[in-house]
Amino acid sequence: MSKVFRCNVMMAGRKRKMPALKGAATPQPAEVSPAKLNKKCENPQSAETELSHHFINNDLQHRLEEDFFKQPCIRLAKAFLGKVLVRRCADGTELRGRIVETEAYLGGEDKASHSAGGKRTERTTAMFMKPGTIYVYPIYGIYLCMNVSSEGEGAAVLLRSMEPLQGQPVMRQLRTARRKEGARQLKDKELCNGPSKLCQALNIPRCFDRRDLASDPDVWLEREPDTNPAEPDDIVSAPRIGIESHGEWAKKPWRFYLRGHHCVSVVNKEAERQSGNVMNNLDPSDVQSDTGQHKVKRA
DNA sequence: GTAGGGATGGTCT
DNA sequence: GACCATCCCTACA
Repeated sequence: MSKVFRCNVMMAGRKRKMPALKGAATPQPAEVSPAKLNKKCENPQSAETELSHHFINNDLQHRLEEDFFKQPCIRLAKAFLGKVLVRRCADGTELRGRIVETEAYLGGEDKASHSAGGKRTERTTAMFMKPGTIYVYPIYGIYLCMNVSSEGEGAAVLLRSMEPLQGQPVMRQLRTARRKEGARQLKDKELCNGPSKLCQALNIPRCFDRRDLASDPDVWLEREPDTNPAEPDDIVSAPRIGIESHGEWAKKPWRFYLRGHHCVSVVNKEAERQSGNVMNNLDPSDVQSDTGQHKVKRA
């Protein structure tokens, strides 16, 4: 039994006795206040004015626009690898990270997806919105995960891990806010190596749900200049994490990460061993169209 | 470094 | 009331 699955099983029906983590209720980093960084959520209109000033002055020539997001889910999940996610905080601070790990959730027949069977609820609405829409949802009570909708009804890509490129000190403060006092300092590679860590480090709040990554002034995606897209051989396809209870769907190799990258949250040696990593040599659109019965034999 | 144990509260049935 | 796309800490090798 995997650790994650075990944890989920144990959590069911358990009494909660432990006091809230230090700082969880009122996170107050020593030098950067998340409240200040995220001012826009509290007072959208005044913050908008302030932000638009920065936005206009920014060099956005590398920003990825809505065409980029108009791809089938699996193809988009791979296309995200190597791209740079930028978060501009309310005080103008820019945080940057290179995406190194994603997961594709196809909706429809994909039982592991929140939007499985076309299930559209208040929470999953963003998954059905136009490609490039941000879907932020709370998980395990205290964490958030960030997805981006793709082509396909209810399909979205979960952003799992990132390599910090700019603003590491701020990210560290944001991440440290809810950790135990006196805990060792986080290494750079530990700042964003998990979906909720990524949200914490980039100060992505719940209210970013349903925003458009192609046009939002506070968060966007960039292509690094002079950088080629990841080669198929550089991308590892592995089963998604934390969905073991979904049977066959948990085995679909729809988690993608950059081979050998130190910021990947969970390395799957078995998947990496698979010579050629068959899934990587497919036209992803073929995979996308065959969510029910996968035609490709995995080694 | 890795494995094991435990906590959180929103969402859905 | 059960589940959950996670994370952190501790103990041990």
